This record gives sequence, structure tokens and C-alpha cells, in this order.
Amino acid sequence: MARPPLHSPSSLSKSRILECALQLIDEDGLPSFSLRKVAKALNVYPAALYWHFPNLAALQAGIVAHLQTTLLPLLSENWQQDLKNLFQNYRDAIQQHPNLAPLVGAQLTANAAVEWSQVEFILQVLVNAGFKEKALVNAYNTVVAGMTGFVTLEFGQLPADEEEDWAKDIQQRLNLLDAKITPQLAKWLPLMKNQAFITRWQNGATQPLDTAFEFHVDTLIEGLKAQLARSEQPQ
Amino acid sequence: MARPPLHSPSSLSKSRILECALQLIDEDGLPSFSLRKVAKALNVYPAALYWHFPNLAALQAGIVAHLQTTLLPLLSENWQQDLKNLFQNYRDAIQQHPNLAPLVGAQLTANAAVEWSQVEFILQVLVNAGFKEKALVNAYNTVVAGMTGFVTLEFGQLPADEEEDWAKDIQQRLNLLDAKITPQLAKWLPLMKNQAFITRWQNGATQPLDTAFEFHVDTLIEGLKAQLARSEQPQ
DNA sequence: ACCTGAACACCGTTCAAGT
DNA sequence: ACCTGAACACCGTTCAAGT
Repeated sequence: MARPPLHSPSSLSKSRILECALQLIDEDGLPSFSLRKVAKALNVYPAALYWHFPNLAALQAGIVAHLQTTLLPLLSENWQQDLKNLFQNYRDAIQQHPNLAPLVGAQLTANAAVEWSQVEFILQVLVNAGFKEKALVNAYNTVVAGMTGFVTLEFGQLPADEEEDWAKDIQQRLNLLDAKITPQLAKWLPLMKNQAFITRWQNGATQPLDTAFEFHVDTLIEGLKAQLARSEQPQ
Repeated sequence: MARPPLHSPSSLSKSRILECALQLIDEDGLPSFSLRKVAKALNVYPAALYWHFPNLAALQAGIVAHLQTTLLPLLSENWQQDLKNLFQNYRDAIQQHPNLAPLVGAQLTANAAVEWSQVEFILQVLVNAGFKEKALVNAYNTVVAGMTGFVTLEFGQLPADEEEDWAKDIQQRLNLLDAKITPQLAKWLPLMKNQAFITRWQNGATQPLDTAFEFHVDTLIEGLKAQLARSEQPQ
């Protein structure tokens, strides 16, 4: 068992801990992630991590913050394209680390390591679109919710019971549907199987909902355009 | 310490366990919730619960399923009103049990106790609106994501560090903003303080975002109307 | 059928003590 | 400043044993 000495020159540091933690989450998933496993992987006592982070929540916030730095697109002259880029960037980032999806959604609400630049970007885009005052705040909230909502669901954890049993179970229950009780679902099932929330058995990591996401973004943008038209010429 | 005998006539049952668990989550919050505390509250050994539920995840799914039964509005002749009712019902349910918000969002994706009637309702409303084929599936996914996304963020857990320290901290950081770096945020801060995601320090349980939610729902509906117009007369 | 009682393999966090 | 080493108070889950 040749392993590096406990006090190697590059022993511990915030970035080394965060990298290791992210790698563990990517490989083994969020449910089985723990502070003690990070310590073990770094060949260090669990308590050692507490010199660099006050607690587990701070470590998790650090991971999310590290991811957020790669999130900002550039401003163009087309606010609709800017929004598309924003949504696309967010989804791309999660797609590279799908196991992080629940954390990001949660941390973005309650973020200890907030990046104001993200808020500023969204506001700038919406101001360019023509929003102001309370409508601007409303549009901002809608954009943030829209950006995180779809992707959090898409890449959210599905039951991990070896994944096989549960997948077969839901497929079986879908095949047993009674067209008299749920006629629409029975009718459109072929199109919805594994392609829609609640009626799928794989998550976005293995079965991405690309066209649905595109539709979702378009719908939000079209909705915002309608809101602009409303406020410009109030009836 | 007068407490009921261990084998009281109404000892254990699925519904009694679920009620107790929901009450504990309502009172103490999701982070401090545990299977062992449910057992303690019911005056029973932890292992006893395993006769009624195979594991913790199943118990949590049971709680969410119990909530979902109160979720279905009635179909009217106006699909836009139907969607508004659907969104409103969902938010009302979460508002009564805000600590459940993260669980519901997660379980709805990966639900062991799916209610197909919910899926059927959304499909029926969208069919009435005029959607079909792949556009129907896309619209369905957009509605599900929109329904859960906003509310999950609105009532999502904020840092629980006695709540006071963190709240003061973020307010202070907001006041230290540099208008040269984040001009829009600095300009609109008075309107956004505690009223917008990321720039608030209270969650929806104490500071509901009513008008923002209404705007969000309207935006989605307007967006869906635009999508309908697209597919009816493709350019 | 339904629960006890004890054990197992984990957690996050604290703290004196080392270097 | 940075980490060891051990302890504390928890977890979810399993399983033989009781009734």
C-alpha cells in the first residue's frame, strides 16, 4: 500500500478539498456523499476539514460556487438570445455534473456564496428587453425559477434501488393503465414514455429532454414578450 | 411520566406514522427530521417502523402522496383558468406545509407513489387548449416544471443558523454593493430587497412572493398561447 | 402479524493535544 | 497555522427473538 505521506508538501487546501468532493459526487452520487469520505480520499482525519470549512453546508456551498463561476454568458444586443444563452449555460453546467442538480437548486436559493454578477446579468438582460419597476422584479423571479426549475427536475435523483427494479416497476404500471380512467395518458403514452416528467424511468443524465427544454425556454420568452406588450399599452 | 402503554389498542399503522411524521416536519423542519424521532414520538422502537415501510424513502414518499390527494382542481371550460387553479392549488398545499417543499419537488420526479390522475388532469387541460402530439408532451413538461420550480424555490430552505446571523449578513452585503460593478442591482435594490430570489433573507413561509407568483403563472400561460398560435399557423 | 432489544456500520461535529 | 486522535451524539437498517 504505497500511499503519499500524511504531511505531503501539497497537503490540504480549500480548492483541493472542493475538487475531491466534486469528484466524489460525480462518481458516487449525492446520497452516498459524506464529509468523512472526502477526508478518507484525502488521507486525512475528518476533523482536519473543519479548519478549512466551518461545516458541511459551507463545503457544499463552496462546490456550487465553484460551478457558478463558469456560468455567465456575454451580453449581446438581443435579449431573447441572451436569455436562451443563460438557460443553455445553466443546463450545460448541470449536465456536466448531474449529481449536483439538487444541491445547486437548493443552494441558489439559500446561497452563502452568492455571485451578484449573476443577478446583475439577468437584470441587465431584462432591462434591455424593456422591463422596469415591479414588472422587472417579477420577470427576474420568473427567469430564475424557470432557469432552475426545469433542469432540477430533469436531472433530479431517481430512486437508486439498483435502478433496475424501479424502472421495470414503473414501466409495468404504465402498461396497466386503464384508458377509461386516464384516457389522455393512455392515448399519448407512446409519446410520453421516458420522455416526460413522472412517466419516465431515467433521468436527464442518461435521457436528456432536449426538445422539451427548448420548448420550455421558448415558452418563457414568448410569455415575457406578452408581458412587455401588456405593460407598454395597458388596456 | 405518565405515558400510554407500549401496546395500546391503537398502536401503530401507516396513517398514524405518516401523520406523526408530517407533524414533526411541520414543527421542527426537514433537516432535523429522522426516522428515529418518529419512533420516539410514537413511543416505539425504530425497527418497528420497518414493518410498515420498507425504508425511509418509502416513508417520505408516503408523506408526499398523502399531500397530493388534496391537489386536484376541477375541469372547467377555460383551460387558462384550469392552469391557474392547478398552480394555485399546488402552491396552497405547499404553503400549508412549507417545510415539505424540497421533498415534494424531489419526490414528484422520482415518485414511488405516483398519482396518474395528476398527469391526466394536466394532459386534459392542455388537450382542451389545443395541444397534441409532441407539442402536447412539451407543454406538459413545461407545466410540470413551472408548477414545481417557482414554489420549490420560494419555500426552499434558507440557512438555519439561527436565521438571524445569516439574514443580517446578506443585508449587509447588499448594502455594500458597488454601483459601478452591479449598476442594475444597485438601482433596483429597494424593490428587490427580500422580494426576489437570491436577494432575500426570508423564505416564502414568512415572506410569500404572491405577485411574483401570479406574474410567473401569467407568463407561462401567455407563452403557451403563443406556442399554440405558432403550431396552428406555421410560418 | 407486529414489535422488542440489541447490534452494526455509518454520520457531522467538538476539542484537547500535538507539531 | 494546521492536523491528529479520540470522543460524543446522533443516524438508517438488520435480525434474532419475543408475543
